[in-house]
Amino acid sequence: MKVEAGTPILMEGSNAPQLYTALHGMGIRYKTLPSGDRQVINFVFPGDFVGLQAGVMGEMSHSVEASTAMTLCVFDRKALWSFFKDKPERAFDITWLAAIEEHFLGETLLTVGQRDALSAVAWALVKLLLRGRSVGLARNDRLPLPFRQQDLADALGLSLVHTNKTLRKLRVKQLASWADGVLQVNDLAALAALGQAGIAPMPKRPLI
Amino acid sequence: MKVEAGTPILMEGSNAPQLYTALHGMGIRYKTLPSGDRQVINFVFPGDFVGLQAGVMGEMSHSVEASTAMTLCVFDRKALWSFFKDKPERAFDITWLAAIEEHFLGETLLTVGQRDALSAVAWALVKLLLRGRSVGLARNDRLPLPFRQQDLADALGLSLVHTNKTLRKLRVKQLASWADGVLQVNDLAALAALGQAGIAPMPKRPLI
DNA sequence: CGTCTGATTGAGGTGCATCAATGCGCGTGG
DNA sequence: CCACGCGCATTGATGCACCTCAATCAGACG
Repeated sequence: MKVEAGTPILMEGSNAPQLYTALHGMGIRYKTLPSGDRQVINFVFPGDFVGLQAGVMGEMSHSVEASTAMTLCVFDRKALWSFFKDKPERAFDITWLAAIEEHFLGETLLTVGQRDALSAVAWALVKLLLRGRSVGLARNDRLPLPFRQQDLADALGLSLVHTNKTLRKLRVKQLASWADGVLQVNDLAALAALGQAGIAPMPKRPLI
Repeated sequence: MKVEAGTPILMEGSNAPQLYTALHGMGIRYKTLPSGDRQVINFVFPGDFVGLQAGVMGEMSHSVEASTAMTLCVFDRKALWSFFKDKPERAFDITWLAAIEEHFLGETLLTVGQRDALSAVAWALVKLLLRGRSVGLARNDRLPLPFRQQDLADALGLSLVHTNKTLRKLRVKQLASWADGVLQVNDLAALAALGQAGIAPMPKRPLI
């Protein structure tokens, strides 16, 4: 399936009969409050599995939207159960993905709850670069990042204005710059130190 | 296995060969930053499965500590794989638990990132009560809650002082009070409205 | 009784939000 | 071809929600 930028792929609360694997393009997962505030949960990279919650719990707990044009591989929900019955290795992979996701969510929570704005943004850029590396999208610490500053702000619980000012600080410090949809990291070690982030390569994810 | 209050059960980064199901007592899951800041990920209730990450990924991404005396059912890590091979329903249950956990973490992230202090505390108390109800610990909206204000503060990314003042506001408003290890909710509907929280009963979790 | 942990409350400072305005690139229609 | 609108980035000014510091208090325990 192909969708263009801005297309909603899954909606919070919906009982989607389909699951997807992102093959090309990027997107965001997010939740919204009745008041309209939005929290970006994380960013969807190529290879990511999307919709596990609907597959297991019968209902999505967050929405997914394409930030660029995307091509997706579509699964039927019933396929999930057949994995558990007939392909225990595949089932294990899926659980492993869920555990990875939980791990990352915990780190994000730590960031939003405890780090100040400068640390948080630094941490996020480090993670995005590492994630990009792990799927081969980064060349020379240069990574296409087709999101808006508002998306990053909503991911970190910051205002758009403050996120912008914080990015400028990182640019002035020559640590990293993000403009025109491309992130350029100049000093990964210093950036990681500022964000108290590890720089170990991310584990390879199984492709479902 | 029995442990007393304050005992660390699993440590972040450790490669624990054992998994647990909490039978009695309560605890907290948390992560810490090199700087010493702590983020409480969530609270462990009776029936909760603990250590899935170590079982699947080989390493815990957060620590678990007993807040009261606890009795735990101990599993060997190898048992996990045998579930996937021989008991697909059990394996599915485990994945389902992981999905539930992910769902809840997402809600927490939404809270920490977007809600203000009053909403956040109200939301947390609602969730704790519902969780308590679902395991039969709540009588008349009265629930034993053997944690410190510091724990709640660290869960919501607030300071201890501000958490205390926020709890006082809820007490003054006659919505809920938490003292001497017991939470008393007086007006669940109003509390949930303040916290923009749903009050649907939580789904029953499979006991592993 | 001292000591220790946890709750409570007041005072003062700040990191971040909010408000507001400008600029810039791009598509669209006159 | 230019005027206009629109989405997004940028920047300055102002205010407040929350943090930090500091003191007091109550109960538990040796």
